[in-house]
Amino acid sequence: MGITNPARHFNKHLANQVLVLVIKDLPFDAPPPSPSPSPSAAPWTNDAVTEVLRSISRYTLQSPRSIGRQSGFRHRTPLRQRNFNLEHHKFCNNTLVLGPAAHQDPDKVHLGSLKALEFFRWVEARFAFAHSEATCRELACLLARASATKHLWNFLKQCPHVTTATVTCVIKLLGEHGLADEALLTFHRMKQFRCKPDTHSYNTLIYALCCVGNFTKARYLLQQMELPGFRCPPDTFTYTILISSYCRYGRLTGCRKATRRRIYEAGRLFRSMLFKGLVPDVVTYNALIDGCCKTLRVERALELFDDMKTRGIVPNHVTYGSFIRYYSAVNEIDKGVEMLRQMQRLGHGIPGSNSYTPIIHALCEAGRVVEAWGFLVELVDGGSVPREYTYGLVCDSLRAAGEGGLLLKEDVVHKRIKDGIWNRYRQMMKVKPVMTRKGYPEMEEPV
DNA sequence: CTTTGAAACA
Repeated sequence: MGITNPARHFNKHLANQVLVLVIKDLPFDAPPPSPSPSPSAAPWTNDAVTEVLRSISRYTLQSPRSIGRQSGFRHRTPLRQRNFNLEHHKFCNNTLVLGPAAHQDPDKVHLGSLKALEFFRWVEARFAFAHSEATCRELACLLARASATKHLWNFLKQCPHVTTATVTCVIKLLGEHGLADEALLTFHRMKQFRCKPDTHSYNTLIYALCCVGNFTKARYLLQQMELPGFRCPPDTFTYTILISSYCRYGRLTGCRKATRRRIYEAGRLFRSMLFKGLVPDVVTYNALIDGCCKTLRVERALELFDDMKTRGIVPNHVTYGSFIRYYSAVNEIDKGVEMLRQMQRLGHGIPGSNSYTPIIHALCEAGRVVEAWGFLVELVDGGSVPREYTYGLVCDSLRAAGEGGLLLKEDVVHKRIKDGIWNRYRQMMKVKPVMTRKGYPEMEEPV
C-alpha cells in the first residue's frame, strides 16, 4: 500500500500549493505560503497539470451526495431536468435550490471554474506548456461538474484536443447533474467541436435522458441508430440502458396502468434486441428480472431466470438479490432462503449483507427471531458487517421474544458487530464529516 | 467512457 512514487508525491504537493492560491484568490505567480515547490518555478508535466485541475475540482465542487461512493454515483431520488433560470430566481429569493448541486456553495463553484480556466491559460502562457488530450478532458469535466455550460462550450469550441471520448465524459457528467437537455445540446454540437458521435456517446446520452424520464427523446435517438446502415448501430448497452430505465421509471408513477405499459415496453425492447441478433448479458436480465419482481410477477421473473441459464449467462448476486427481496417482501421467507442457498451452492456469488438483510428483517417481522439471529451470525462469519438498523432490530426482537440469553454483552459476535459498525462509521466521518448518525439504542459510544 | 441492485427514520 504505502508505495511512495516521488513524482506523484511532488504533484500532490504542487497541487496543494496551487489550491491555496485558488482559495485565497491570489495570482498563480504569487510567492508560495510555504517553501518549495513553488507553482511559478515548477517544471509542469501532464500529470502535474491534471493533478491540479483534479484538486480544484475536488475542493470546489464535490457534491455531498457523491462523497463516499467509490466510482460514479447513482441518485436515490429520481432526477429531474434542472432549469437554470428558475434556479437563479429561487437563489435570488433566498429559497432552497433544488437539484444535485443544491448543497454546493454557488460562489465556490463559480470561483472554482474561473480559477481552473485561469490556471489552464496560465501554465500555457507562462511556461509554454503544451496541453494534451488528458489535460483538456480534465478541464472539460471540471466545467461540466460545475454546470458551467457557457464556459464549457466556449472551451470545447476552441480547444484543438477534444475527442469523442472527452465529449462523452462531459455528456455523462451533465446527465448526472440532471442537465439532460444540456447534454443533448452538447451532443448536437459535436461537429462544432470537430468530433463525431459514436455508439458510446449515443448510449451515454440516452442514459442521461432516461434519468430525467425523457423517454420520447431517448426513443427518438434509438430510432435514429436503428436506421439501416447508420454509422452508430445500437448495441447491448443501448438496449440494456433503455430496458432498465423503463423498469426503474415504470414503478415511479403511482398509476398501475402506466407501470404496466412501461414494463411491457421493456419486454418489447428485449424481444426486438433478440430479433436483431444482439446477445443480452447479465445486466439486461437483472434489470428485467428486478422489474418483474417489483411488480410482483415472479413467474415471469423465474422464466427469465431459466432463460438466462440456458443461454449460458451466469446469474450473479444482483440477480439473486432481486428474488430474495421479493420473497422477503411477500413473506415467503423460506423461498428467499432457498435462493440464498442456491447462490452459494452453485457458486454464483458470495452473499454479503445485501443478501442477508431482507431475510433477517422479514424473519424479525414474522417473529422467527432465533432464526434471524442465526442468519446474523452467518453474515458476520462471512466477514460482512450488518447495518446498524439491522443489528438493532434483531436485538430488540430477541429481547421482546424473551430470548435475552443471546444478548450477552461479552459475546464475541456482539463485539465483532459493534466494532465493525463503529469502524465503518469512523471511516465515513473521514470522507463525509457532515453526517448525522441515527443512533440505535443498541450502539452506545465506545470510550 | 456507457448498463443491473442497495434499508429505516424524520
